[in-house]
Amino acid sequence: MVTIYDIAKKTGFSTTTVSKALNNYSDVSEKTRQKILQAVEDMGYLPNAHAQSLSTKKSWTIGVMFAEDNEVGMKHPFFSAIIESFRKNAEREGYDLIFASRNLRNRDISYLEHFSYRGVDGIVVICSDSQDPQVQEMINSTIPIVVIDMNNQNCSLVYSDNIEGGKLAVNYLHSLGHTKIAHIAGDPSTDAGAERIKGYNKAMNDLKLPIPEGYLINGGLFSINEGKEAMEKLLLLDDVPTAVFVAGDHMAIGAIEVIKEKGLRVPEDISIIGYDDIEMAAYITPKLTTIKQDTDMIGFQAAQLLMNQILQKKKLVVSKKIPVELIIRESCSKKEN
Amino acid sequence: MVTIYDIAKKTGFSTTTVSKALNNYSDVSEKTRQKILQAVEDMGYLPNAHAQSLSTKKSWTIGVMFAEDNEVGMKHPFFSAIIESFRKNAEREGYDLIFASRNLRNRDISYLEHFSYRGVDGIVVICSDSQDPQVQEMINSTIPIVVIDMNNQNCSLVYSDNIEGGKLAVNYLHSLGHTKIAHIAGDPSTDAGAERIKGYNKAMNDLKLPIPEGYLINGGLFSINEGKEAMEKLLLLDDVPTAVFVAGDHMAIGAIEVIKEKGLRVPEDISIIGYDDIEMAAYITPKLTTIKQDTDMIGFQAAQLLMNQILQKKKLVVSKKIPVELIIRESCSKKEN
DNA sequence: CTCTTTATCGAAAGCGCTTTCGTTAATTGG
DNA sequence: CCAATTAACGAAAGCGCTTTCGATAAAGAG
Repeated sequence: MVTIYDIAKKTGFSTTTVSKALNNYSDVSEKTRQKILQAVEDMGYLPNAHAQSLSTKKSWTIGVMFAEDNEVGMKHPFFSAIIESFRKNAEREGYDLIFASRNLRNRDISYLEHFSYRGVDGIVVICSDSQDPQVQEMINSTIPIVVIDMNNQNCSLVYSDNIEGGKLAVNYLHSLGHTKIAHIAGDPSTDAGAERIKGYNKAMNDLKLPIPEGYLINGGLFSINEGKEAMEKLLLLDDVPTAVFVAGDHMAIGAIEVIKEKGLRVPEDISIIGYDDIEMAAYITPKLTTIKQDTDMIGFQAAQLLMNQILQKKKLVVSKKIPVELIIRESCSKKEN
Repeated sequence: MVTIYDIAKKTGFSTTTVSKALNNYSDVSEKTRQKILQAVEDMGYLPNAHAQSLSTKKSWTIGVMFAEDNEVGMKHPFFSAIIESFRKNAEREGYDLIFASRNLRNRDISYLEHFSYRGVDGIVVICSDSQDPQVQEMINSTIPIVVIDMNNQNCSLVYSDNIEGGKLAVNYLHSLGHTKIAHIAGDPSTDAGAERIKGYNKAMNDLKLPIPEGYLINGGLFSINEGKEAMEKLLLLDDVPTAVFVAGDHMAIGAIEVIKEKGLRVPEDISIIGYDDIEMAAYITPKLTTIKQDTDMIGFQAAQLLMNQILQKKKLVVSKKIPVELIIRESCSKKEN
């Protein structure tokens, strides 16, 4: 490994001057700077990130924490899309992402501890559970942080306009003539789930539509299987809804599966609208009508918010609410009477 | 930030002894070790990864490089599934993953340079293009490396048994009575594509089935759109195949789309078998019959191979061929009459 | 009781880099 | 021509930790 000491020796200058030349200090003449840069080139010198970070207290890394409750990790299409967007934007600013765990040399430590150990400049968390103590600990620390997919935390936040999304879904269904509209909700322990419920309730109210017993059903944590279970219950109702707004595409897919299994048709018998617009949505049958979350924008804004805090060297509490969009495909149709 | 110096002062020992106590050296008495650990607990001491790495030349990090040609990055379901599995296994051994880019403080550097700068202990690359110069550079470096999804490189490799997969697909189709079997291939510049073609050819040969002009068509880099384009060409043939083996699920989905658009049915008119078994495969209509790649095992073996090299402090050239599995769903049917 | 082991600890150097502060030489101003 | 700037550079300390090697004291051997 070639160090600044090596290139100092080669050029005849001190390590101080070499370091300064490399960091664009003004008190090094252009001539010597060129000489040094030439030597750097010739000898294939590369700085050592660890030494640099140790000295400057800045690591140019961002720690990322994923929801850990479910087993999917970065396999989740919605989360991975956001992270991919975040990564691109962070990279452009010169930051690398580091995925840490709770395992430090076989000792169990918290995420915050691990990130402190790594000396990250900031943290991004994508986590649905708004009560997660690990997340709270990080929010209360001094490390800049941005959390995605939560509302109402004492830190910088980026989230979709879930209330509006819920309204959008219900209003669209209503515009097709539906009045018996059910909602397979995301668990209210997740802010996303809770807000979509609010949107659903608000829209139903504004439309003066009744929400019969059983029409608002907790689908849990957004998995296909939970969507199935919820839909089965809905199908058992005396007055089966003609349309259902499902709080996540995966659950919607599950719902559609059971509807088909029961010999019913989507959308002819029951209209289904999902939420997220994951890749799969456009390719299942029928193609899923859904509320699209702008993952590119979410990742971008999250990166912005975090960079800002790092730059200003202090935690900022800023919220960005990202608009959602109704994507009309084939899983909803006019109510036949 | 509390350092070993702080806890040395508090306990009355030297930093040397503190460090030794923390690293389980034998020449520190049990009594003082306990005192020190107590102080560590009380003061909330955490080691500093940068200082540690600088001193020990070991960073407990693994660099990951993703195929960069396509825009999907970690959104790709197959790649992200592998990385997720790799991550879990690496974490268990105490390693963190770091995603680096080619941007170092706005200077364009190679992946190898970036990983050197970061001082990673090893590199994992998931990249289809077997000729990528960036990858070659890393393979030729001294850093332990494992590359996934390539054959025939001078380094440790983990890949699916693609030849066998190709045979499996063809033989299954043949067992259903099909003889006019086409192949929408992955680009031969990718080892995966090339090997699946080999498997297809071999199986067709063994079965003494002809491969008419146009039956072997290059689908490109595995995207849905490329699958569509390829299928359209197949449909233009004088003698349209009754079954097609598609080298990737995404392409297969595209193929199915165009078949439907043309008013034909899957599998009644044309049977389709895919490759990968991405999540979506089980939920499209018809549910996609496919060759499943064992992403969990691939990630696991890759981690093992890399850990071994790191442990032994030298590059090893070991290949792991991971078995694939035929997943029968609904997109293939018996050849009528 | 003297000599060798063994157990326990610390001084100091070093990892590669940054940054403060001082020094020297060259330049400017009057 | 002399004093005051300014330009260009380097010594040295420090970031937090590890590791070698030596020192001391206690224990064991004969």
